[in-house]
Order: sequence, then structure tokens, then C-alpha cells
Amino acid sequence: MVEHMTPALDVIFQALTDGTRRAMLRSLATGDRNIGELAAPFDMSLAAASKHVKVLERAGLVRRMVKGRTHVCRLEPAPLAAADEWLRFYEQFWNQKLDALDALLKAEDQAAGKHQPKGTLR
Amino acid sequence: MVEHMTPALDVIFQALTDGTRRAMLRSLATGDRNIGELAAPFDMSLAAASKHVKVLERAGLVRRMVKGRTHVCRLEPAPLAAADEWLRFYEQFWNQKLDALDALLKAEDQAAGKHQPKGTLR
DNA sequence: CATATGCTCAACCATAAGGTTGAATATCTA
DNA sequence: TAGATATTCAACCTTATGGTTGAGCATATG
Repeated sequence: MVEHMTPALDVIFQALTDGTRRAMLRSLATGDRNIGELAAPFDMSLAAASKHVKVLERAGLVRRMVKGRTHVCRLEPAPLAAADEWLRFYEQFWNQKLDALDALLKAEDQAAGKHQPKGTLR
Repeated sequence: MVEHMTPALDVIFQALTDGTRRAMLRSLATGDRNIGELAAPFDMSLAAASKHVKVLERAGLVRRMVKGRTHVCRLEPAPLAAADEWLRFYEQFWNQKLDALDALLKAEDQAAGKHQPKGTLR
């Protein structure tokens, strides 16, 4: 149901690997931006920024509207939900870890350094 | 607080771009696996699988324990929490979108297919 | 109209990614 | 000890990524 025309997880995660692109998404979170505005904070050519935007588009994370000579970009957050959904599966594991750590710290408090607990890893 | 873990996020997301590696993580979610076991489901050399595991290790997602001649791999979920935290920021946006969609569908129900709504983007 | 502006495109370059193969290493087992 | 097993390493190949530059194309603006 979620995986209709949602771009593959591959391209979504791939789009997120680059700090420049993540920063662009942050910028878009506060409003629409054209290519020049997205490129401005970075020391790179407009062509390079244009490529980054194209990667974001391929992942479905950005929609472009050509308006005269400027290309207005808008954040399209839906694919991020797909990535989040994938991650959500592992939530149990890191929660478990944190719970274990929590228990560990409590036990340490009580034992006052007497026994050293075994931990989760053999 | 926002992007202070940037170098880490790069390698974490990068590790997740590959479907093979995501499948390996799934496998590890059900228990420890050695390299051969991780490689088994895939039509690729052991050397290739070994490289994938190394990528997962670099991202901190897997810990390796050499046990005799086998290398036992264990899921290390903590870095996924960092990725999740990054994504969480955008949760508001896709929730917002879903709310809009919800409202749209309700309106459609009432209008009984009279107008076809154009969506939120002009 | 002339020219500045916003952006893409194409060509190119260096490096990274993902795969292969063959050889090397270390460890179990008969 | 000999051989099978588990895995890495090194070299190599192909394609992808991220960047550059220079040219080209619409579209605003004086």
C-alpha cells in the first residue's frame, strides 16, 4: 500500500547520503526555493547544485515547477515516510538496547559497583 | 544539534542505499550470522558479501567477532536511531500531507465525485 | 533590441561503488 | 600432517557519483 509509485528505497536513501542534499531539504522545509537559492550556501557551481536537485527529484523528494526562467522547488516529504517506515522496524532493537542500558545503570546504582553486570553481549 | 553528526549520517545512509545490505540487516535482526550465512541468499561471491559487511561495519551497524575461522556478525542498531532522528524532523511534513489527503478524501465523500480536486500544488 | 539572469546540457575528469577472480591466511577435522 | 572450510586481500573491470567548464536557451529588463 505504501509502495505504490513511491520510488525505491534505494534512491531515497541514496539521495540522503549527501550532506549538501540534506541541507537543501532543510532549506526547503522552510519554504519553496529556486535552484540559485538552493545553491547559494554552497561553494559549488550552479550546474552541480542542479545535479543535486535532480537526484532529489529522482527520489521524489522534490517537485520542480518551472516559472518563467526560474525553477521553483518544493519539498515532497512522502518518500521520507517510506524510509522512516523501513527504519521503524529496527526501533524495537535500539529501544531494547536503551532499555538494557537503563537497567544496567539502575543496577549499578543499587549495587554501588559491587557486581559488574554481564550486559547483553556474550 | 542539527547536523553535528553529518559524517556519520553520510555513511549510515550510504550503507542503507543497497538492497543487499538492507536484507543483511534484516537477517541479522533475527540473530547473529557469519559471513557465509549472510552471503547465502545472494548470487554473489563471498568476497562481494564481505565488502558489504565492511560497509555495514563502517556505518557502525554491524559488529564483527572473530571466532575461530568464522566471523560472527551482530546487528548494532544504534546508528539507525541517528538516521531516524534526522528523518523525524520531517515527520511533521508528511503528517501534514496525510492530514490534507484525509481532508480531501472526506470532501470527496461528501461531494460524491462531483468535482475532481486538483491537489495541493497548483 | 541588446543584454543580463536563471538554468540546463554536454563533455570531461577523478574517485567511489559494486562486482569478479585468483591467491593467501587461518583454523578446524580426519 | 593433509585437506577441507571460512574468510580476507589484491588486482582488475565497469558503472555511478560529484565536481568542473563552456556553450546554449529562454526569459526579464534597460
